[in-house]
Amino acid sequence: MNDVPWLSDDEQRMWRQWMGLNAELLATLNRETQADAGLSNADYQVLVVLTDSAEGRIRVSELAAALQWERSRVSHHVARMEKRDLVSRRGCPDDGRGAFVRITETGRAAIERAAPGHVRTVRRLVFDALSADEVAQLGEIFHRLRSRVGRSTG
Amino acid sequence: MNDVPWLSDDEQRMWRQWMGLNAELLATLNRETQADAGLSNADYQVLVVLTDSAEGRIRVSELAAALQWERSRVSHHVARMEKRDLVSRRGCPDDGRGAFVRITETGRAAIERAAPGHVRTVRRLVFDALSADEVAQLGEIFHRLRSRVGRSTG
DNA sequence: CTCATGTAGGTGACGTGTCACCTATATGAC
DNA sequence: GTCATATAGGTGACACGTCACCTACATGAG
Repeated sequence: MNDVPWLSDDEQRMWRQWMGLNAELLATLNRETQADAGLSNADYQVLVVLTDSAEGRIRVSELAAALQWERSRVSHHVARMEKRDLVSRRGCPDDGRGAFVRITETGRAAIERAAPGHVRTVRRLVFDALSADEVAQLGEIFHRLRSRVGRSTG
Repeated sequence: MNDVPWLSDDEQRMWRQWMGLNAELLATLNRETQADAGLSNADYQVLVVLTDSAEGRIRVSELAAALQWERSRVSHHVARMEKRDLVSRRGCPDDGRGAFVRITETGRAAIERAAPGHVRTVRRLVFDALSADEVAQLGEIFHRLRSRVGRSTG
């Protein structure tokens, strides 16, 4: 447990910039979709998966897998979204334990209202400041790091 | 609001890898300090700032500035940490409105228990997989992006 | 001194995320 | 069929973060 090589100044600076950027980026995007359509980041992600799914519906487990969320998180969040009429839940005829989540008209309207601003902001804050080479390189690096994190835990 | 240029496939892949990596990295680090010393990421960050401060104490506003947190967040979090005896609060003699947050012996013990594992994990998951060039480049990119985000909101 | 205004910090309500745990159904061995 | 076990999903408690709002003290103008 002892004698851990500490981070160098460069590493520490980079790490702090990274974590700070994450927090600011997420907060900015959250405020944006919240203001545009009353959607949180989590709401937005759920609705994106649903609009990409056949017939706007998906099994809870598949939703969890698509978002890389715990199932209990999906349960809680879908319950909250259901109260706001953004999605609806229905049992699955093929599997008595299963459940489908379906996007409602309200949900569809909300994401259509939120998406343009969201995309524009991501473009403005991130991609407008990066060259194509940098985008490719970052994609490769994030993929590389992600496989390490995944291997280490779950 | 219409005619927003959508993200290319490369951009979208990179963006998803990025956001996914962030979430997994934070969750992993959180579980680690939680298991090692019963500390959340937020606890850890607060204690790092406190140990770096003269006499292990700092004004609430300075703590907020150092962490880039809202002051109300600091208030809430310090209150929770105070209950667990990780920090203590004292009034500021020079400014009747002010308050100091001080690290306790318990808090110092906790971060000393958490730090080695935390640093080792950051090194293993991130820096061991990056060349020095990549670290420098990422530092520059994150800095560049962060200044855009900061300019756009606050 | 007195009053207007700004600043430090705290509070309550509420949405979010995790953990531990629960119920109900499915499924394969026998 | 019956039982053990696995799986789908949900629930409650609690920590975290944000927003709107509040109180108390500081400070400069007059």
